[in-house]
Amino acid sequence: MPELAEVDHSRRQWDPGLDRRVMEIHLPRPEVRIFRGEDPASLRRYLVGKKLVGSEARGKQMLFQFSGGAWLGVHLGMRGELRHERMARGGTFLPRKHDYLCLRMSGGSVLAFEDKRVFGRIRFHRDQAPPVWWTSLPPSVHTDEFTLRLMADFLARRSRAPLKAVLLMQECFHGVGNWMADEILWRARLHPAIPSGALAPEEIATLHRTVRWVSRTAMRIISDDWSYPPSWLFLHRWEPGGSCPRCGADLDRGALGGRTTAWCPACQPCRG
DNA sequence: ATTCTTGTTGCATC
DNA sequence: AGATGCAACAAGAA
Repeated sequence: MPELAEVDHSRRQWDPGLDRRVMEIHLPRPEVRIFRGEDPASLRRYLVGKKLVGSEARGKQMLFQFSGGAWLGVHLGMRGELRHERMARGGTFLPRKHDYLCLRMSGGSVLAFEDKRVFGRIRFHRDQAPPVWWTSLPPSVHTDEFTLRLMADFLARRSRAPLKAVLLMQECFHGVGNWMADEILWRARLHPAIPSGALAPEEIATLHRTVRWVSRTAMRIISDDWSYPPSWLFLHRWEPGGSCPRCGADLDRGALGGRTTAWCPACQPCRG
């Protein structure tokens, strides 16, 4: 689930903890690879007593800021999600099977990080300034800094790689994941296997416009009521024998860029 | 039992 | 040197 818009949705799930203090930290399995490269014990040492003062999402990355110069980086991997729960009346909280980090906050709420597939990542940083891995992230695809020029230059550098593989590269298409990439290519009427260097200038412009439209519209729909209209390709792409919501043709499926890819053979003609 | 998976990384190869 | 492709990572779901 977690691509750009869902990541920002997850981030907001911890909003009830804003301006609250960390009272206690549960780390049910500190050895799990979520914490690779970190020392979970120091996380507990430095975070308890601090106040959650802000959060931000960029692409699929999130950063939570705590008082006193403490930062928590969260990546949801394949199946991660953030959750907020009220403590039960007796002041108890039962973590779910795949909860790996739970912050009990003042005011009686719990902020939980759950990850059924353990591909996510928690990072901890202690300094007045945010961590370098965060400040050096590229702009998310839904922002104005994701310019046509930036995208066109990147396509030129990856000219022999198929469009689908290139759309998954976070160093340019920051926040795009597997279903968004398929959705974008389908709406731009571009076959996923077209080499990135084979696009005409007007096709590059169309692709850029479509990336922005899909990412911005997904952000709006998810922050609203999560109701994607049936005209969206990704609602149909996993059904066996799914058909194109635009022309009704049977969708094609295959592996591209190492990932399952769905496209409409009629709307996205093969070439290159 | 087998195969699939909405992500990233490290390594081999081109 | 830089670009590209792919296996590997874990564990649940179908």
